[in-house]
Amino acid sequence: MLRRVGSSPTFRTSNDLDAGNLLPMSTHVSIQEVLEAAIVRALATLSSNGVLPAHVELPLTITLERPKNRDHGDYATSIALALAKSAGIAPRDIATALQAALLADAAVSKDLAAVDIAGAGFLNLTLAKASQGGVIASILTSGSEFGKSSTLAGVKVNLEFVSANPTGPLHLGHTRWAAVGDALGRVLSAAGAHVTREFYVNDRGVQMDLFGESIRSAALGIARPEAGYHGAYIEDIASAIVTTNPEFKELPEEQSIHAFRDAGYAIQLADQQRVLDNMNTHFDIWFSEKSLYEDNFFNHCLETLKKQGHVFEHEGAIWLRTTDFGDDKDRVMIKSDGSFAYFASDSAYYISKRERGFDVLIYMLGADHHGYVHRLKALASCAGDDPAKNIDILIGQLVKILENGEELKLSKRAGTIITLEELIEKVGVDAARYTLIRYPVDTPMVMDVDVLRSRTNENPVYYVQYAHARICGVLRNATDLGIDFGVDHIHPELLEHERERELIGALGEFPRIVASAAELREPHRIARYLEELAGTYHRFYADCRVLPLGDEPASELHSARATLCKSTAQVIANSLELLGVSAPEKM
RNA sequence: GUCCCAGUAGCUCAGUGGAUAGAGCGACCGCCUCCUAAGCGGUAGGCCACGGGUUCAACUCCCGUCUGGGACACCA
Repeated sequence: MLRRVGSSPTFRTSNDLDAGNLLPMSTHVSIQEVLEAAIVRALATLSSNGVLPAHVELPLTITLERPKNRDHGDYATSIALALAKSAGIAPRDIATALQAALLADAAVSKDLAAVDIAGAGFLNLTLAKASQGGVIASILTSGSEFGKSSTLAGVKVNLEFVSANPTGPLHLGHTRWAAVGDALGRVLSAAGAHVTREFYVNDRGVQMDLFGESIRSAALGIARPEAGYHGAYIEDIASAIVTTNPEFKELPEEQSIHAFRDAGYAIQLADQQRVLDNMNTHFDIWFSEKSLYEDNFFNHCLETLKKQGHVFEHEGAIWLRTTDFGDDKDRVMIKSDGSFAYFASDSAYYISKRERGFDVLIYMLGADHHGYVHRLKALASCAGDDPAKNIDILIGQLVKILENGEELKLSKRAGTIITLEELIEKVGVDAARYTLIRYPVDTPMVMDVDVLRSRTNENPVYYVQYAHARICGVLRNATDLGIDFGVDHIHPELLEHERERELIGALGEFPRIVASAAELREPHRIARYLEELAGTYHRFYADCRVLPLGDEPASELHSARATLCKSTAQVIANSLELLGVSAPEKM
């Protein structure tokens, strides 16, 4: 993969000047980065000594790949293939020259056991054994910081997710974002971004009034409004309110509805907060829609938008001309009767986020809201922003839940689809979170309750947690046996078994996985990596005895392997932390 | 009608333009007198929906077709 000279990373902003303060963590330069720099130097050498014609544009950075096939070394690059055409030279000839330049580079030649040319012109690098230990040292010294990066340093991100109406319990439609959104927040933070997690509360409008009316009807024992809320939870809320405020029943109808509405809202919101908290999902800001209309804030937003020239009046209503930016129709903000359309809130909320200093606004929406994508991007344009840079909309497909082979649809309590809380009661927080996170959000998914309760390979969360618990067990035994392990016992030259090489290689990939998960907004990559890493560990464990057998005396190899185990446990724990899933020491 | 998403092993799904396309399940065959068998190994199973194009190189990018799912409001 080439990165062009002038192309600035998408998410950098002018705030970068402060970035230095945010990055005290890992200053360790990995062997991979050292080699990548060496290849760039080698290319420059080839250019200056005439092997490559002067007109060939050289990449300023390159990214080494990790070959799937171990016969292809520890790292590989196809740079010779990529440059062959513009250079007018056979790729294998470029590769040969590159090979010579690398081996002549004193800065890296000692790290390389072999530089091979393969296939059409791939350059395969095999590390010297002693040079593989760097990543282990780095993991052990960085600890829980290992994997963090500065790829998004200085970027202020507003991450909005869940944003359920406070008129009922959180249900299956919210669970995916509750897990994925929280994980994405963790991943973005690990990449150095300054993340604010926000829950938008729709606390005004017709739905709220219907909610109040429904509760009051339940309290009075009269029929609920047709379009109102019919779940059994309404009864619970009503009786809770009547217990503390019996007088609400006696108020005139409108006041009574409002009283029940406001009290019910407080109860329901608190309930949502409790459930999310139990799910290990946390928010920094609970943003009230109502507040957008307080203190003249909405008018201020309208003025701001007017200055950009896309606001107009038509048939007594105030519109935003979103069709200027690709929306399929213009959007009403203030209806002809003077009331606010929903888009008024969307607009003001957008302005609010930007004025609070966020560079990137991430919206996580359900598939049923995908029609919002165009209008939100157009809104960003209408506000004078660059939608490609300032706004990022993720659409999550639906989740189905299966039990005993049948789809669960109804929740007894909510009278709607199954609630988030019921899901957690069934499978537990770890299994629920992990499963929801491990799939890309743009594909529909099915959660099978029976699988999530099973303790086998088909339940990835246990597979991964088991690897961690297994290592912890080994390390406990190592300690009991008086085996030393840690930074002073890495002994990379002793770790020459194929399984050991694989494991070390997998550990070294972690920082790059985190960075790409952050840039692509795809936390599922962490889970997939984790499964890969756990599998690699289990295979290592099966083939490489860590602790002495019977009366066998302890050797440096035992220490080295225990140290490798310790660093693996650290990376597994760091990965699980990014997903908000626990890393048990015993299972 | 317009727009969005998907189509990869029998099933559920990974796969950020690279070499021989992967995992789990299901099927079949194996591995615990010793560190957690919630584990490991092996066999079988593929026209990466179809047709063009771009590229040294396409499951991956572009265009089109087919099939499946979803969305369209002066509702919230």
